[in-house]
Amino acid sequence: MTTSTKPPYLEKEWIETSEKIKALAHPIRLYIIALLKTTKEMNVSEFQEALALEQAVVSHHLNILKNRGVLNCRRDGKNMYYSLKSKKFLNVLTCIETSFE
Amino acid sequence: MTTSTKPPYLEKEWIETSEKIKALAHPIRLYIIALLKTTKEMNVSEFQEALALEQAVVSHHLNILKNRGVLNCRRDGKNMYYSLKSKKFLNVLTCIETSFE
DNA sequence: TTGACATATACATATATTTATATGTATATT
DNA sequence: AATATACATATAAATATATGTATATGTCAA
Repeated sequence: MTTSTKPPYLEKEWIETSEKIKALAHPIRLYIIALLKTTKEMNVSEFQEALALEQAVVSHHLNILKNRGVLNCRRDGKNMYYSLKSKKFLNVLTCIETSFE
Repeated sequence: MTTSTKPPYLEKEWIETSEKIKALAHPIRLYIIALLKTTKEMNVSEFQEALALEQAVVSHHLNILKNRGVLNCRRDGKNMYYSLKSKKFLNVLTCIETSFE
């Protein structure tokens, strides 16, 4: 078969877009993004303190954001510093807010 | 107590925003929104055919979108017609796409 | 190389979401 | 009124995601 037989909503396009959106669909992850608006770069310990969460939980969410392409990270000695891959992600949040008004 | 003792990521603001985003974080629901870009208004049967899904599944997702403020609906005889509450939701999709580029 | 620290990962469990199905309700047609 | 159609709602099962605990890995400094 040459053409897809999948139902339309399962076309790669929609799956991928929904995966991206899912990366943002969590209060902790939204807050991480918001923190990175003012503080360009933060390490895991700093997030841990700012979020008042277990280190493992913080790392878990940072990883999701990194794997889905929202965050960059770099090592500096013992610390891992995370930052937004693009400032555009801040627009997404405002864009969503204004849409629901 | 006058001020909130909740951790920052649980402030109403972030919970609510994440709820809104969750409404969009599903391929079927994204496709519904995309359909309503070209066809302003569609009833459940029309969605059912376009999506090749059971009626109950379609109604379920339409309901989520309606309850979260993405869609409007009106009854015309036996049919329920759904439409986008705001064209801005189409921007959200492009906004997300460009952010992840 | 050893110990302390920062972070990641693995696993178990809890919770949320999706899907499937069954049943209910309103409207239209006869 | 009886029946069919269109849709909504409730519930249960399946699946995905989040959380907590424990452990592993990597880095530095002595």
